[in-house]
Amino acid sequence: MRVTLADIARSLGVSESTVSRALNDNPRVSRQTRMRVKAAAEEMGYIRDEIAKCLRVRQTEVLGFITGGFTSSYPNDILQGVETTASRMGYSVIVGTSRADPQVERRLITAFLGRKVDGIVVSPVVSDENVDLYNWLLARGFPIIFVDRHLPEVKCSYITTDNYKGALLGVLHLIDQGYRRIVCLAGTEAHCFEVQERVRGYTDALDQHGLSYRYIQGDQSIDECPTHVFYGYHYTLNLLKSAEMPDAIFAINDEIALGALRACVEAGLRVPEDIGIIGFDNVMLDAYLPISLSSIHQPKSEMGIAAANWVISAAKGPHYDVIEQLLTPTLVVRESTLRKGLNQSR
Amino acid sequence: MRVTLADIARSLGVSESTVSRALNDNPRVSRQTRMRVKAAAEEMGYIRDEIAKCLRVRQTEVLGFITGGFTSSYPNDILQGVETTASRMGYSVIVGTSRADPQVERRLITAFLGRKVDGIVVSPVVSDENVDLYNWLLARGFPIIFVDRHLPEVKCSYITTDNYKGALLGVLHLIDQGYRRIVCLAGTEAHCFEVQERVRGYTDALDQHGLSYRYIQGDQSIDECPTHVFYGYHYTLNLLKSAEMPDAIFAINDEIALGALRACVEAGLRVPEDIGIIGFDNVMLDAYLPISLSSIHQPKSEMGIAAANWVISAAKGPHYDVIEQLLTPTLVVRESTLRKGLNQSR
DNA sequence: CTGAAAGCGCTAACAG
DNA sequence: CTGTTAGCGCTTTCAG
Repeated sequence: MRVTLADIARSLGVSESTVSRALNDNPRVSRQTRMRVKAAAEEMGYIRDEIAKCLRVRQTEVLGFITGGFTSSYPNDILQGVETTASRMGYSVIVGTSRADPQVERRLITAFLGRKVDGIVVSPVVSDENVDLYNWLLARGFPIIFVDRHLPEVKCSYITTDNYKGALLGVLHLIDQGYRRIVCLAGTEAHCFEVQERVRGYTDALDQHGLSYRYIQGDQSIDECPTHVFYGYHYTLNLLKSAEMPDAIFAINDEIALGALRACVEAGLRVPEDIGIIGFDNVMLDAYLPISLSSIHQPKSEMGIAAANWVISAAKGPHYDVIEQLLTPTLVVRESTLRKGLNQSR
Repeated sequence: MRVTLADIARSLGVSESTVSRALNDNPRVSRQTRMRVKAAAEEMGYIRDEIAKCLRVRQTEVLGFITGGFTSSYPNDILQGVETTASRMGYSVIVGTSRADPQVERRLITAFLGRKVDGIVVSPVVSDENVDLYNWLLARGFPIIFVDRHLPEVKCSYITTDNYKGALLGVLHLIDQGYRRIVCLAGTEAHCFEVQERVRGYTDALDQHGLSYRYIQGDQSIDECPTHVFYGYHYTLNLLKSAEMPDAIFAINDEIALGALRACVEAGLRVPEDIGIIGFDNVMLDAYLPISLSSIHQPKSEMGIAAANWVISAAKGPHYDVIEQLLTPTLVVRESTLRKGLNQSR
């Protein structure tokens, strides 16, 4: 907070540069003075001023992380991965929430640039409003990577799950369990590429089995739904009142699935006997719900870890490769879809 | 990324300081040149180098936030509050997870100091290992505040919930519902002051009604329990096998409560008829569980907001007041404890 | 192996 | 109202 290189130098009667070198383990300083300097630094409670260092070295060793918000478990799992690896590599991470607003996202990114972050990991807002900004960053070779979702209009590195495959897996499982009238709750961001992929998986699975019933609940009324859980709850209640009631629900994420589950229970339906429910993400709590929730597992923290690693090496290297990585999802079967008994389920 | 004050100055044929002043809305510059400068800056894509600025001004406008981890919903709600207010005040927040390890916590704090954060919001690890560090910071007048929990050995500002009152409320409610053999699942950090307060609320409630049955499950075996949910699940299964089976569970947080709920359901018990369960925190999902969970509401994001506000004003002001703030918890009754019907419940 | 000096980009005193 | 100058704390040539 107070003590600087100059202080140490003075107290030891050596020059500032020697102190700097010693502290950085520069071989051009004698072992003996290095020891002396380090001891003195330790003793005086010296903490290197990274700000000053950065001004010279042009590296802050800080990463930016931007996501929609920290209210649901999924982005936090990614953040946990990012933070852990960053920390292990001597980096810090500075966070921002875009609240799904492109303007806010833009502000955050420029704020981060002003703070001279070495790179950014972002789960982008689905909008074309910042495409120019992203392209500008890319053109300058700034290390940036999308996680969880990406913008097809931007040729930027990204790491997501193979959402198509995950959805296919999930819906095929429902069919395998004898469900026939399967509805898809696409959530409040149905226009997102990754969500579309899941919807595509849904329809393809139905097609493979020649099932004609299909119902995709999109995001017409985003305003009415403050949270995903409420979305699932609300629209499921509606669906259950409709003439052609579904016998299974494929929810685009676990929060929506939870809301749907709640609605079914309230309506007096038995899960999985009367209606099956499967989610997406496989968040930790799924396994502990009173009716445990089947889901498609996404490697969330792995996503964060991989993203952090990529950004850090991109920041270090003189140049970087653009990667487009799809992690493999897996089907996790639990009570909410298992009506045939485990032995028959696959 | 590239363009500096000097560039703008050169292109406009004015001095660097004029540009700086204009950009900072210093009244000592003519309206006209201010406009010209701002236009040029905008045009050239200037982004102020906060690093360089900080080196002069000694203010980064960055806050540090440290918590155990981002895996459970509770700390994330606090972070959301911190981030939102910070952002609104033009601050950024840099995060770190201590993973309940005092050493890591110490490293994070010094890293943050090196990065010259203006203040730190921390949910401290329960340990006396860093007491000296905290006292050292306090002695230097560094803005730091504890959230969610505090260390009684350190005279540092803190914001928590009135945990005693919350627990009292919850357990009295259980008694009111006719439960008599109430167990307390204290979790893996029973030695934490705030947890102790909840335990005190538990015992006092029992005392008030002359109930002799009490059982406090502490943290003997932290190693076996990777997560809180598992803790709740695991120990509840044990309890249900014991001779003097409880008829209600007071869990120290909602994750433990969820684990307990799951265990009860698996054991074939009806909730709330056979056994009542109440948690603590009132996380968003509680209301949507298939059996919705009663809980003690903690104002989580308010906690984050208040903490961020305090730190920011402490960082700005020449001096600050130490505050010890207890937010008021409220009882939220849901299905998991309501066996008498709503009308009789209070 | 060590020291002197320059400079990163910005702001703030001090002149004019 | 505007320009000149110095300096924040550090690293890094360049000399010795």
